[in-house]
Amino acid sequence: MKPTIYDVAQAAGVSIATVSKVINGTGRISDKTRKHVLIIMDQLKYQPSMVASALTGKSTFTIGLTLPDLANPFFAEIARAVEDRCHEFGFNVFICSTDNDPDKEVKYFSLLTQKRVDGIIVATRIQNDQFLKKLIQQNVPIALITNEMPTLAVDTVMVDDFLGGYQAGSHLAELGHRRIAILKEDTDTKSNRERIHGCQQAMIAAGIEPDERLLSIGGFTVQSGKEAMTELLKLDNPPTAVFACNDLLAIGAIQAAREQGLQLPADLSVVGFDNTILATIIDPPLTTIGQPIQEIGRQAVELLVQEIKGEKTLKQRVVLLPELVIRSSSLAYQNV
Amino acid sequence: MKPTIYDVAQAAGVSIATVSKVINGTGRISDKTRKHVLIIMDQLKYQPSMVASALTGKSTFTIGLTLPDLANPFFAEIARAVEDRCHEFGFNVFICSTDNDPDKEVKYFSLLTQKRVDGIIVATRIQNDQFLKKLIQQNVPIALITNEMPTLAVDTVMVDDFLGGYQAGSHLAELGHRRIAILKEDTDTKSNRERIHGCQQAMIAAGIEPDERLLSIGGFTVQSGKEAMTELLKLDNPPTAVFACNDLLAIGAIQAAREQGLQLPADLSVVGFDNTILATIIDPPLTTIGQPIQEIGRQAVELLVQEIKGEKTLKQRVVLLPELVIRSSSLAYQNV
DNA sequence: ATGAAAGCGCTAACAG
DNA sequence: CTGTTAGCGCTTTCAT
Repeated sequence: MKPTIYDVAQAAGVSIATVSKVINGTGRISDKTRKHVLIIMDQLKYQPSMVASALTGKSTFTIGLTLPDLANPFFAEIARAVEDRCHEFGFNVFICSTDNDPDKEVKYFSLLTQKRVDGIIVATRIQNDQFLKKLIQQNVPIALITNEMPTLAVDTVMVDDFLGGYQAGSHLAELGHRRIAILKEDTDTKSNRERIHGCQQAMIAAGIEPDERLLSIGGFTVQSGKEAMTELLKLDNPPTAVFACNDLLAIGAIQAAREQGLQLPADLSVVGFDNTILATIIDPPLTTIGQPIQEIGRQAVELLVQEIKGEKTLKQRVVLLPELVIRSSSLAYQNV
Repeated sequence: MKPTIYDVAQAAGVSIATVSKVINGTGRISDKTRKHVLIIMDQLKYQPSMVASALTGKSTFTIGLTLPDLANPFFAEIARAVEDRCHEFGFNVFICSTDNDPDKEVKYFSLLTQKRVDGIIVATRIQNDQFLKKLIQQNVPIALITNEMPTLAVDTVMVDDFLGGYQAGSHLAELGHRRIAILKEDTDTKSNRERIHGCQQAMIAAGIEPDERLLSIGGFTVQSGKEAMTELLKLDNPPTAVFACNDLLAIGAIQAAREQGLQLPADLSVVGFDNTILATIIDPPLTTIGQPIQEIGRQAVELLVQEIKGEKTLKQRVVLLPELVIRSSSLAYQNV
């Protein structure tokens, strides 16, 4: 059996209270006893049980992170950023891929609360705000990533999707493109809508009338982007540029264009969103709207931890600004 | 406050023992009381505290997963596979990216044991088998992924790296290549050595003498692969094909070749290892040695869970076989 | 079939 | 400065 605090106390000839105090650095302990106890702990290779101390009312130093799919590079990078910051704070993170399946999400939420996590970072698309609301009412610290609950006071870190879309749209418009297609995601989230809206506003500002037929639905897979783009290229008057709401879709678009024998970026300019590692790997390297992934993760953790520690009562919404990252997949329109 | 078992007991007019029994389906409870208690639990939205029950000696239904870097697609996919299988078993997983930093690894291990995880899946390169040995001696269930501790009896799931390397080597040899470079990782792991050795054996079997100068060191980044390949291409007699020990390196090699103005795959054939999503995205699509990532994750979890539940005393080593996935980055040697 | 009571390992008053 | 003691929420004999 693992040694307990009793074993240490006995071996050190002190009470368990004393041991507890040296473990936590609380109370007043003479230097001599402290050192002695420390030595005994070391000898016994004693490791305080965090489950016991959690039961006593202290926190579990554990948070949950829900996201759609860890295998999606964007979320993997988010998770990594969250994990790193958590580790610095001494927290561990439970990873929860929900595939945006409401059932799975509920199951995970309930598991997390049963395990008494100190807080939850939600990077999944919120479907049942019902459940989330309950959590918030129960004072479970929550931080939202890339998500917005307009009706609820909850810490949130997001990027300005509208601006991102706008940057993409202006970039393409400035390159002289007039027929700009948009590949959107299949979930109707605010984030997705804003990106589209931003892009369209940029187009309008440039005197381009958004064409409904150039608005196509993809999803979160390369394949879906490919299919959507293939359809778009079949139009009588196909687009010369496309803005995809995420990098995966953009990559699908590139692959579709290639398959149709188009030269990239000469025949089709592509702009993505996220700036994941994929954007640097695809050929041509993808022009994309960069989300400050590290920063998103860090800030979410910081908000959450502050709330867990009770250092902060005010909730806040942090809006990070995206950045246009120009690579080679976008080029001036060549009116041959 | 969250309701406790006492609240339920009181509201239901029974003892906490009874409630506990209906929660766990243990003991003998009349159908009537059971139903009644169930209803009360529901009304109170009672959720048993797993930290309390863990303290009582039951397991925590939590495992730890250590890996080098969650942002690396290969490990992200592994993590996803592990998580999925765990979820089916009702386990949660603590994610631990160590960057192969021994300090971080030790810190994570100790945190995990303090939190009394039921077991640990180790997908990091093992550096201090010291610490791991201690864990195993303390009967902490451990499963190794893609790792081998020749001196220890521990559950392990791995792929046959030698065979993978061999497949890569024969593939290139069969395509007529004679000058085959190898890009290895910078950590001297058995896995890495085996891949190289396999490739070289295949070359020898094809009558090719491995050339030391064509063996170059990369790492786990695209950049390192690029740099290594750039050097290789500067040789008087540069390679016509390259086998990279992971997809990241292979991608770096492709990028380097492109930058030097080479046509791919005509001027250089590239074979990677892992078959991550990146292999499908790079242009040309990467011929690579496919690891059955899903299966690796599943089996590791299964071994671990069996051991946790005490359903199994015998340890085992599962060797999964890799598979050559031919895409477009490899082509017959054209002796111009 | 149900309940009383003794822990699990630790923290936090409260005494001394 | 150190020890005693009462829980934290739950499981598990052992009685009844």
